[in-house]
Amino acid sequence: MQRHHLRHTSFREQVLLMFLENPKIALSQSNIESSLEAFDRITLYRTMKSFVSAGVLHKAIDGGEELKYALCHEDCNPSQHNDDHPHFLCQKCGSTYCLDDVHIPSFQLPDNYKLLDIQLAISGICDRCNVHLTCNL
Amino acid sequence: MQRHHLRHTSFREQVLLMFLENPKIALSQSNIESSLEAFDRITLYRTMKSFVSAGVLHKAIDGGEELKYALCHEDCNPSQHNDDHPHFLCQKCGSTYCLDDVHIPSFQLPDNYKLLDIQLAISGICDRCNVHLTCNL
DNA sequence: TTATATTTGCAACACAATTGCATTTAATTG
DNA sequence: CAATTAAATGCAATTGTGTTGCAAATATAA
Ligand SMILES: [Mn+2]
Ligand SMILES: [Mn+2]
Ligand SMILES: [Zn+2]
Ligand SMILES: [Zn+2]
Repeated sequence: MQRHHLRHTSFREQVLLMFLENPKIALSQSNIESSLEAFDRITLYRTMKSFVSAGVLHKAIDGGEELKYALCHEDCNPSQHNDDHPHFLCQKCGSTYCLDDVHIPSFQLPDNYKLLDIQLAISGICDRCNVHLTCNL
Repeated sequence: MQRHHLRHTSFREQVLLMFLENPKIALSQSNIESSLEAFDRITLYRTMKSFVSAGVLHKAIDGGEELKYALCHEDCNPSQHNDDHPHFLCQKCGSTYCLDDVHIPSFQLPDNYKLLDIQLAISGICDRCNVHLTCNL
């Protein structure tokens, strides 16, 4: 599992399992803390940092208050991340989804601007919440 | 100037003038502090907060470390902001630009996802830095 | 099993964000 | 213009997150 040059520990396994259960859902550090029975704030902090630099997790900027993390693609490694997909924050339930399949369209920058990186944060209502809403009406 | 239900004070005027000098450039709180001869950190903090909630400034998420602020459109008000344009962070000079004129192309979300808001953070090399680079080569 | 390097847990620190409150100031009114 | 009122300011204090140091515990390698 973590032949990303990371040692296997039970703590890291617990954390990683939370992400593997819902591969396309991003979790914040406080999300993770809520699901752990016992945890050390600093160890979790360093775990996330290790995972990100190892290419296991990537930071998911969703435009919300707190930073979230999500599973990387298979081909991510310590030297290069490859997670340039949009992230979707649901304003109802607060969940953040990795939209791997949504292609970021190209667009025209002003003259002499050179594009190197894009971060697309979308917010709205997710499919799950949308179904609930339409059922209640 | 601030008939956004904000009182006119010399401090607020100083801050607002910095934004009016370069209407399309976003400034961080530390940027502003550098340009003020004397300031109170907390007052500046509250000034920014007032400006944002009054519809004078909007937060410009550029993917960089620090939060920046930029002038709102004319039609922004306390109840609704209307600043859904991309922001461009130059990796050379660190400047952040509001790309008012760049149209965000529409794209297809997964089924049952309802889009309410988009934040597009672009980074690269700005026109100013690009000109310098090409001159030196 | 032993040796070595990494990880963990706890304390401590740095720093930005936030609040309380008395004082000052701006706008309003007579 | 003077008095009144509500908002803004400045300073102290608090909170909370991010971060580091270090000794003890643990995972991997030999
Ligand atoms: Mn993602
Ligand atoms: Mn802007
Ligand atoms: Zn939802
Ligand atoms: Zn530049």
